Amino acid sequence: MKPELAALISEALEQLVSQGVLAEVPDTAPQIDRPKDPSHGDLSCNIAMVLAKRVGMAPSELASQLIAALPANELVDRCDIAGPGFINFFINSSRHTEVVRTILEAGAAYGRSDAGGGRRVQVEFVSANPTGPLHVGHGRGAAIGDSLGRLLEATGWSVQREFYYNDAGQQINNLALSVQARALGKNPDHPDWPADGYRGGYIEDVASAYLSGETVLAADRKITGGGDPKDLDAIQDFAVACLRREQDQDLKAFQVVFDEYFLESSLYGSGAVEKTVETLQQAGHTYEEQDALWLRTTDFGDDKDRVMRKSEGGYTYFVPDVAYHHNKWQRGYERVINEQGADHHSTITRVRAGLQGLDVGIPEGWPEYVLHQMVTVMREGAEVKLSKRAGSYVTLRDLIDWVGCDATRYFLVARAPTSQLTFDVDLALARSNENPVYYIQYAHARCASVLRKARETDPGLEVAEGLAHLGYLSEAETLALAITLGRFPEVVATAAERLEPHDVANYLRDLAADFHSFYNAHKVLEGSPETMKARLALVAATQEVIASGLELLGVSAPDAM
RNA sequence: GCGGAAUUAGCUCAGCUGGAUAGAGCGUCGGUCUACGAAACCGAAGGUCGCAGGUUCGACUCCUGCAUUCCGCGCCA
Repeated sequence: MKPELAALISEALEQLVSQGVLAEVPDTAPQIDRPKDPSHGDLSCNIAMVLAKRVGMAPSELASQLIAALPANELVDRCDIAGPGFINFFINSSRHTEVVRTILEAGAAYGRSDAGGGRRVQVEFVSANPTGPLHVGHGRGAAIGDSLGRLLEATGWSVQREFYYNDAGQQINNLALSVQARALGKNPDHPDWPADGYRGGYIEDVASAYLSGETVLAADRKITGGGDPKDLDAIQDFAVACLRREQDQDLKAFQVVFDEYFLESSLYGSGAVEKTVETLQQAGHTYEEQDALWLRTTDFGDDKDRVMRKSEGGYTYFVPDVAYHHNKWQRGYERVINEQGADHHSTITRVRAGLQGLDVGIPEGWPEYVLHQMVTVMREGAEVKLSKRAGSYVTLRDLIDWVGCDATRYFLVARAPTSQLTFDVDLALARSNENPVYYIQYAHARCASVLRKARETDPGLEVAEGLAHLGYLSEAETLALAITLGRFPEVVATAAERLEPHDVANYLRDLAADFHSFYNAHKVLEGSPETMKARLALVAATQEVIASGLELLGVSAPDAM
């Protein structure tokens, strides 16, 4: 509807040029907005105010000339000039209800587009170290990242979901040492407990599983506990497998599926890390100082240079990070989106700097990042800080156990990633208006219920019959619902462009509210057969859109609750 | 100290990349079921959009300071 109106306005502008009112057609495309206040029409345009000064006319004068020059059309019922010079357009109400036809014909495809043109995009998210269970922050990353993937798929991108497994380096070493200490019967308060050891209760579970020779199946391999507390390598392999299995189970319970788990260790095995260092050296961006090898990241916007190879010989974490992202580039991902916790934001500059330093034609802003802020968990009015199992943090599993997958996903994705999130467990459990998950799902269940009821009395019912009677949809609540249904494609497109899945959550809240209002104001299964059929079609369309929207968030759309 | 994010109703948050009288839910107050599902609806009260400047026809939105909160700031990952 917007492009259609914009085209009409452009024509009017050309008309004014040919009449000599305007000297030339402005280079800026007319901007069309949806006013908040219904009395301001369905769509409005600010072009008269934007051009007024340049043209030397009063905005209202220009606006009325524009309206006069508007070509004949069936879209606009009437238009007003209001406020400082807005042109408000009232759209023919039949255009609003036509969306029902569009939706029922398109089905699940309604709202989707091919804006991405099938281009490939990789979304990397979660990427937790296999040193403990996933915590709520990982949960937020999982909810946002997966939803981003769904949004990009819905807008025509070919999406690959990737999890980077940090299975090399110091943290894994600490994990092995911690498990070993437990296997030797020490607890975290023991004087010989490793300095940076992991203290959570899960370490003890891993240790006893190792000692008893348990076999775990993680990803593509099977590994059995060796039982020897002195064999650190065996302990490490076993511990990583255990924690990876646990994370896999959590992700499965969270309905998140990855296409690829990329192992950091493979970058060492393939020589990619060495190669990265060589490339950076050859490109002349490195220097040696105090026995260490440095990368001049300040050449690429960093505030200080970074060490690549430590004086004692090992590489810092950021070298494999650069190697990893180079690998992504080599795999042909011209677009990569990394979803991470905001506490890692300082790595962005470093990774991009390293990639620039490789001098292989990677664009400056590559890869893109979506950072989410911290999550705190509230329960019974108090902040929850400890998980029985993990010790120092609340796990994703805790949330799923407390409130279920749907509510957890919804709450973690419904807020802008940039804002800190307070996860209120009691709210997520509430079965009322105050809980948006149930509010939206309830709207869906109501749609299903009405349609069920209609089919009970008329088993041969075809909702499409209502399409012949859309003219019967005329009341304020009914039109408001239809208008909101019509916004869905824009919402999906914008949310995908801006990488903000919470737009979809907000939209669904609005849509559910409009549906509940309609439902309370007008009986669907009463009145003339034409009205009833038309309303049933509207209900079916609403059900379709709610289901599609929830799907984008990874939340289920139940027919009954 | 440096960098990032945030600051909007009593609470939790939106605010469509600069538009008109800043919106929801909860909470408070008052209404609506012999029921197409009340897990719902309708109405009322509630705001100097952290503070001060600037940019312009117009600023919650952009710019500059300041304040406060959170997160980073290692030859850890």
